[in-house]
Amino acid sequence: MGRALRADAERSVRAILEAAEQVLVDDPGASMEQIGERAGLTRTTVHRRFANRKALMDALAISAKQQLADAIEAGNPDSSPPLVALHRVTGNVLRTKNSWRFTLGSPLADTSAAAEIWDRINVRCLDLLARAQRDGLLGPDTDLEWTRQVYYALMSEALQRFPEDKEPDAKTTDTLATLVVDTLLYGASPRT
Amino acid sequence: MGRALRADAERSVRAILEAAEQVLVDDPGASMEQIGERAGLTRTTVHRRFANRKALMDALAISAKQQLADAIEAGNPDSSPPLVALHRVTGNVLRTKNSWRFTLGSPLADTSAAAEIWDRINVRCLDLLARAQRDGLLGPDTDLEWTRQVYYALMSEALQRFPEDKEPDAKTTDTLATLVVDTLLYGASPRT
DNA sequence: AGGAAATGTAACACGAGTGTTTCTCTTATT
DNA sequence: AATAAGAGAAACACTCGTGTTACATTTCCT
Repeated sequence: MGRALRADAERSVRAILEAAEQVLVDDPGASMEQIGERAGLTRTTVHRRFANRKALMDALAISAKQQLADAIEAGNPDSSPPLVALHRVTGNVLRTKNSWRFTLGSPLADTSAAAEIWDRINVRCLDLLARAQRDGLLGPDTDLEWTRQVYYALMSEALQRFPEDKEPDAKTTDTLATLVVDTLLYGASPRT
Repeated sequence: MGRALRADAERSVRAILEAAEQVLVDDPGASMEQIGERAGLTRTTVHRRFANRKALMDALAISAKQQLADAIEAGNPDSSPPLVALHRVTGNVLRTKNSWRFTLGSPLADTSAAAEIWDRINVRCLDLLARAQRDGLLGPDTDLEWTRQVYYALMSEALQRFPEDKEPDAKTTDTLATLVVDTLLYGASPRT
């Protein structure tokens, strides 16, 4: 493995990753040149940091999924009551997914490189749901795999209700997290 | 407008549309040549029927969305009890979406050409949900737009549980339709 | 059977993106 | 201040897909 990167190179790497997200979310077929331009760099430099497009995609996937994993950990998913954890984790995930809509949302950015991180995330999520089930929050016969799938889908849908341009405020995030958790648990039927 | 197509040309058009779906679902970036090959035709012929890639995508979108609209109509969404209609429509939609996973599922196939059909579908869906709400199946304060969004998302997720290769049997479809409707209405909480 | 339409084959020009190289200049690191 | 690493500029070759054309052959339609 090569030695450590110099500070400016490190900055370039981050700039490229963020630029890639911003450009690709609008045009999934955008070129390396467009990405470099957005990052304030030349295409040559982009290629210096990432040998080819696939390498860039892999790095994007790993970076974003790691941030997602961190956001989940920050919600203390297994050291607080399931319902509380569910709300907190949902809020954190919504924020992260909103910042990385392309990388975390588009199948085009789903490289196998980040599979291990993704697996860990899935396990964490299933643990939390299992704990919720033990607390009677979920039905004893509920299919947890299906519930997890639905949970992910609900968060993706909720993203469409975020403001496209600016960063969402805490209230918006909280309202949407509540909507997601409520829908996941109780669906659309009348609350008794 | 040009005169009617000859029978063999008509067959080619259908073959190309079906081939496009089959090829693009595996590789969204597939070339016109690959599509033609799958259809048993030459690239030249593909270009004769569809001037450019966009024209093909538009035709794909219109064709598939029309089939979706027909499948929904076939479920009599407004002449039977909401719960029954919801089940029937869900089953029909699942079948159609399964046959047109790329065209109906990928944002890449979302051209503006089929916007009118899509609008009609959305209205039909909202009508059905509103009728369900009047019957007390949905809470009186439920956000119907959100419910529709969730309904679509649930069906997309359920698709992942269809057999990838072969056509699903009636029982599988029915089981999944039930899962979707149950989840939409009641979520994951214990049934009382 | 005759004419029109459709398809196949084989080219061609074109553009766009990729990946690489070389050289010069700038910046970080110690 | 010296040295090594990084970035910019300007090429180059290469691939791949697209869209078009011309001509020969096959297929449908009446």
